[in-house]
Amino acid sequence: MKVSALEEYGLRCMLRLGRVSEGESLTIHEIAEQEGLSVANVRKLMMILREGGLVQSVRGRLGGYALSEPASTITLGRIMESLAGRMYDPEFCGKHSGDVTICVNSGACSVRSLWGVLDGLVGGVLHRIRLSDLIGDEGKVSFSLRKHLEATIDQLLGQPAPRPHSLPVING
Amino acid sequence: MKVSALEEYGLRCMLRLGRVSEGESLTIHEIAEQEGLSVANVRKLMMILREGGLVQSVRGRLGGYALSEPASTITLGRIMESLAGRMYDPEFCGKHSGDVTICVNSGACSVRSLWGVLDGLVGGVLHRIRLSDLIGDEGKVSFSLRKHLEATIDQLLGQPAPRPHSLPVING
DNA sequence: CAAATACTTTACTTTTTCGTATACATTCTG
DNA sequence: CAGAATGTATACGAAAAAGTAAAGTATTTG
Repeated sequence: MKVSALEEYGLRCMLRLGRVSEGESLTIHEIAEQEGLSVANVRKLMMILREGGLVQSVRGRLGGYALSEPASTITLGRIMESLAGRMYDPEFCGKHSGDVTICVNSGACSVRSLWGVLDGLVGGVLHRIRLSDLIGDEGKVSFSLRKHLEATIDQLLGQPAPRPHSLPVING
Repeated sequence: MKVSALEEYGLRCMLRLGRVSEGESLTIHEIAEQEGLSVANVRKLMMILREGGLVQSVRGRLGGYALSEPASTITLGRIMESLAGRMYDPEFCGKHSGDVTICVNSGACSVRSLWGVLDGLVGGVLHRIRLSDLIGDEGKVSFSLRKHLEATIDQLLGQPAPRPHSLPVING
């Protein structure tokens, strides 16, 4: 449950592209220099982002990369899933249960339900943060994150699930 | 940001130990068989958990492993940190910024503040879930998780608004 | 058309993580 | 004490992730 290099650098590349004016683009070399990464590494990152439909490329003399949509419609959830997939692969149990075919915890797999909750929590936050929310100074970003966090929590707790008491105070 | 094998299996071993009566213990072979893991692998997992102070061992003929505390006082946060460390290592910027010494985003590192929020969110949840909360059938577990989720969110949103200069100037 | 520039694709090397094997130390049983 | 069962510690090999390198394709410019 660590942030991988792909996620860290891939997101930063997206931010670089989000900071240029609409219609503008950046070359691999420009991104690499700005982020202090190797050209070869940025090349690989951009390929992954392109396969995820997040960026568009133009070849040739005046080529480069640009976001495939405005930064205000791209969520961090989409970016992170392109770069690293979901936090918890539902097939994990089947694949990693050792030499038994079915999950040894199949009856009551508390662990799986835990991962599910965490995945939903993180995913809920990430899918509500737009790339444009991360472009700006750090103070404003935190404020924006806070707003989205509230929205996420609102939805998670607002579901008609077994709840012992009423909603918590949101604007504490 | 994926769940690692160490986390998955280590947590399951802890659950096995949490299910036996107080004063009882399990051998490496017993845990391995119950979880469908190799004996060698469980051996390693238990060593890590032991270094983290989460389990106690007894050597010799009637030896085995047991929780070092009641399952009701051990939080998942402690378990996960022992097994894999924090989600986002604060030194990440310094170590992985490529060939530049200081973080290229030092001025306004939105990315770091994002990881900080996610880390706090996940950590907040994990530190409020006790090992005993995961012992039982899946329905009850979800209910328990939900309660802790509410508590976490309550605290996160109850904090005063983020200060604009709350994060140290990095590297730095 | 030819050269320069930039993206595309594939393969390779390095590093880290994961899993296993082996030799050793400790403790109980008889 | 001898032997068997158990944890301890270290080292080794396989697998995955991360990063690099090189040859190929497309487009613009002169």
